[in-house]
Amino acid sequence: MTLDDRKAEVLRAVVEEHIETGLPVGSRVIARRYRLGVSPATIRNEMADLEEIGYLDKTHTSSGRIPSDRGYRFYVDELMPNRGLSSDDSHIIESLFRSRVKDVVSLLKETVRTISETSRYLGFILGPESETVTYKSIHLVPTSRERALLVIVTDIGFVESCPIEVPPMSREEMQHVSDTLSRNLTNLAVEKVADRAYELLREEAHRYARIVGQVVDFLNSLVTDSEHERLYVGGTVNLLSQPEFRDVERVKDLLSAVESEGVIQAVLIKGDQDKDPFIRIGRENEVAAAKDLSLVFGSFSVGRTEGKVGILGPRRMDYSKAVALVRQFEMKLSQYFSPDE
Amino acid sequence: MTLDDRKAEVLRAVVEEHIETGLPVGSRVIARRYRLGVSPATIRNEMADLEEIGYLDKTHTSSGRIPSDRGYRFYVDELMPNRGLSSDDSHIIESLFRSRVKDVVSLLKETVRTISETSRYLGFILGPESETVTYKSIHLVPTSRERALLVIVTDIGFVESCPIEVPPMSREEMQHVSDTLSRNLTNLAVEKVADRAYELLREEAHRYARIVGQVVDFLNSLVTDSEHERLYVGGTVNLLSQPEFRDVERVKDLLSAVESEGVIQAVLIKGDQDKDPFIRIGRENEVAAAKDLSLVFGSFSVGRTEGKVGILGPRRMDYSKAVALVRQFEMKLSQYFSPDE
DNA sequence: GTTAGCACTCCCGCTCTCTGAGTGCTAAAG
DNA sequence: CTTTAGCACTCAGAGAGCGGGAGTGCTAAC
Repeated sequence: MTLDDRKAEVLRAVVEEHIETGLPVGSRVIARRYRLGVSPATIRNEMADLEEIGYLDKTHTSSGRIPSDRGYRFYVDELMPNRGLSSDDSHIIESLFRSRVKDVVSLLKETVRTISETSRYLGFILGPESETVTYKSIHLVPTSRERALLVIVTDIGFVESCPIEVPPMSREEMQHVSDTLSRNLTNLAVEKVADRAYELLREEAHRYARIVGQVVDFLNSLVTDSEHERLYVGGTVNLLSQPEFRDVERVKDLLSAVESEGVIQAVLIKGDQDKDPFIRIGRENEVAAAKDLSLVFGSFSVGRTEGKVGILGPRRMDYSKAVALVRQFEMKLSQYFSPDE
Repeated sequence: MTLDDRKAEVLRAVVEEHIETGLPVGSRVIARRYRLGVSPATIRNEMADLEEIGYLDKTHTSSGRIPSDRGYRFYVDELMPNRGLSSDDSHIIESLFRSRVKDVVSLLKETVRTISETSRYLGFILGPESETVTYKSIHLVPTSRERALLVIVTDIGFVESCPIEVPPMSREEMQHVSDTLSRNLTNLAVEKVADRAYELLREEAHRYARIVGQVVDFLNSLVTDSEHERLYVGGTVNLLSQPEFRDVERVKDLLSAVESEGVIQAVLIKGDQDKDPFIRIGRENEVAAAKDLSLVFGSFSVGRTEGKVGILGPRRMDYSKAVALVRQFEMKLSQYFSPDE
């Protein structure tokens, strides 16, 4: 579906005006504020046409128009300007990524907070799928007589840990076990770890069966619990300044959806992912809870695999800015995770 | 200040009724619902007295009374029943602490969520002060040619990490450095670490100066940034069901206070900490942002030091239940952190 | 095709009123 | 002297009613 120039201009004007004010927009405002060189009456006619083909909606019989999902879609596909970042924003982002002395988890947390701060919507990051990681180091730290902490570092710098039970043993023996595990299980693809571990079981004394078992269980749980701490979301406070969330019920719905239901994951998976950044508007998200929400997101590379980073906000989102922000964060995160190779 | 029996009963009735309904409570309701054996008129007189001595307030000249801060204070000190936990709640808590295969950070996160779920207010945990921790293990994991991940395990099971720059070196050499650091810097009180590290500097080749420097910096930063990830807060969604947070502005104020200002820390430090659990009601918190909030919190022991766990909610809080919950969480967390000694 | 003019619609904010829950006071009863 | 019934009074909150204003669609003229 294509539109003649003037219709396109009217649609653009309605969308941008609505994004800015949040109110239904009428023909007068457009005639006055956007210099299209025609009278309100003409614009009214165009708007009636745009409504007929499904790009605009009315809230009631006689008030201004608001864009429909399809209207927004046409806008983002065809009309949206390619704005850069404001210098304030790029400054904020630069300083976030400047200090490299930061562990992965803190970085991701601070990143979602920064996404939210610059966009005024909700920021989120979905870490890379755990199936694709390998382990760089496996380490056993004694904590008490019969317990030790299993510490694992993945190739992308995540540190996972888990307390396990160990038979009483000397410091040296523990060190030996730790080294053996580390030597034999690191830098393996995950699916091979279990096999290799069972070889160890045969080689080493039966004494260590218990430990190896727990290690394998833990490694498996990292892969299986695919939700294992992969999703970072932040910026509720900023979202509350948006007029669409003046009503607490809305906020509650949104938060419970995000927190528990894995709505974000569902949305990210669905649909053919055309071009980066991806944009999902309102009901395009096939998840009922997200019918009034939009997402703008893209992926960043982490070694051979990738994660997702994006913005979740009301349908009336500043898509142009959101796209610019997501692009920037994709780039920065890719850099962070693939520094010098 | 002490109260004759009937006044105390009236105060208790007002407080409990108000906690339950959230509305100003009138003399009729009390006469009908709480069997005090006197007429509304008598209760009106008692209420007038209670207002005069500052235990009750009115929202406007002619509607029921609500408890003042001092009224709540008298209630929690003298009148509050010592309720146990509902079997539902203790069941939820039990199952949280049953599975021991969980790292510290996940446990703390899930705990604040559970506190919120059972109390319907905000749950928080403030980890032990970092000055008192010692390090159990220091470990260097190579991540690329010139970078490595420094992984540190503290005596209470926290795992901290930080990427550092290293000169190119062989696997064996890295292992050697890692072992040397670990051997020399672990199980020391933090303040001694720097001294010890500088001894190392002299002993080992100048080559490692850079690494040792970064390790010391990081260890120091863990202590100095006293806010370093010590505070866990959770349960915004649950808070939104409370009628006092029907207004988004309130929620916004609260969240920004909690997120950025360190209001909780400020409150926890202030004031003589009489008996455990501590209760701070409304303006008793000398922090302006918390003038309509109450906190119920206590401490749990972590080895030789301690952390704090508590509930943050509106002044109209179910104190009795909050106290029971905090007690339970104190106990469970103490057990978790001091398992078998 | 465009635009001015006009009748019509309907949301929104305003005031006004009414109701009901609650109070304080007074005077009678216990 | 304490308790209670009765009563006048207060005030928040819910509705009803009433413009005003922003907007529309339609028609007729340019």
